[in-house]
Amino acid sequence: MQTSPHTTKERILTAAEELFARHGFDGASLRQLTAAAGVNLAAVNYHFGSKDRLIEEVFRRRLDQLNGHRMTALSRIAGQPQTTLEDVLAAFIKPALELSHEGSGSLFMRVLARAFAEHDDTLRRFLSENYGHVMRQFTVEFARLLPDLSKEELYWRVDLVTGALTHAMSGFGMIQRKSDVTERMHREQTAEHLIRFAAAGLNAP
Amino acid sequence: MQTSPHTTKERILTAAEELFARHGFDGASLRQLTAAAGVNLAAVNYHFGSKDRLIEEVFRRRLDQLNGHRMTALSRIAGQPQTTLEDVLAAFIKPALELSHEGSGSLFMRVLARAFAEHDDTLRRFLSENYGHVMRQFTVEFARLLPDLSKEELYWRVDLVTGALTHAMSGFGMIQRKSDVTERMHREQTAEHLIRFAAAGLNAP
DNA sequence: GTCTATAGGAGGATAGAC
DNA sequence: GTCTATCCTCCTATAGAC
Repeated sequence: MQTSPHTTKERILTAAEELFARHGFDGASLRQLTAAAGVNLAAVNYHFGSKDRLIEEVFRRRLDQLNGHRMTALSRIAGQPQTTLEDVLAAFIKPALELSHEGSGSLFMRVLARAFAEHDDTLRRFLSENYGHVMRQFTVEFARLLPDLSKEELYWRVDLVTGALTHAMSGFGMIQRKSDVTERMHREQTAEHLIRFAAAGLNAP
Repeated sequence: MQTSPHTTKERILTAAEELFARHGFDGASLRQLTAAAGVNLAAVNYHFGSKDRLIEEVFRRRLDQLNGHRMTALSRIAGQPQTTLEDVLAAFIKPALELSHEGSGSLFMRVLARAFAEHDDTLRRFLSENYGHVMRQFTVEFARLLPDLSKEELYWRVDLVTGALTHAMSGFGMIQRKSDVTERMHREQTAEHLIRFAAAGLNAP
């Protein structure tokens, strides 16, 4: 796998991420995208085979990292008696928040929000097959900490939490950081907001 | 305004709603759309002027009705001392749920979820100018019932509730109705789920 | 009001030179 | 690996007959 940020492949992926976030998968053309990356039009088909495979690689690059961090964080707390609901939510949310505040990854959550809205079967199958196990592992842990919820109730609430977080982190309603607050503090505060809200929702009577 | 469901305009709007929900605003072409409506290709430009104006009319048709119902429900309870958070949430959620279970409007919430993901400035300005007052009225009432929340906290939580509901009602995670449950009962149960979750989230410590 | 036909351009993909 | 040139399909929009 290529990881240097200077290869043609990486340049295409970065430009594609931004343009898919701003204009959607259909709305961003290979012509715009290759122009923004400073590479030739034919490079996409040479390196990725097709636009659809490029879209998959845009997800893979970020989700491998994001879900890796999530699983690492979860594995440190899963099954332990002193683990709280807030701990599990933090393991899920904080890696995404770190990603969405990195310069190079700040637009990815918007791409992810678009993918949810798309309802595209091919894309959903790709995401489910490659990253479905992450949601399942988190759900197992939520179930352990919320033993009074029926399976149906739990799925409902996890889904609502997912919706709230995707919406929030896609930057739609993200409250702007004030100039007297550091980037790191702002991220901490945002995480606290999201975790408090999600924990209360999951714990509803 | 045309309200008969048999006019060319209405046939186009209904077909457009379904195709925009399934394939997105860019993904659905005027050719697909007019073929599905059983009208001529040129009819869209004759009746609406352009594809963009058609998109606006798709929103207007449903949002006028949806937000009318919401405002009516809110006006019955706003400012009254016995009104609960759950009452206000019901006024917001139930009209949307009724719409999303009507045969003809079941796909509109997916169109709305796409609009959120789009981040398109023109579309967002259109929605804000025409329907922004609804969100503001509801927020006033939430503020009255949650006097301990700072303005910032309140906006955060209302935004998270919006995200959760849009996600849920766009049918992404909508739990299927079982055959021994009537449509009406299922809608009531869904509303209870959403309201309980949202009230708990808004009320978080 | 509704049709056919077409303009005029953008799209993804590829062949073949370098 | 990278380029140019091009194929062919699809798009929105409109002109003009009925």
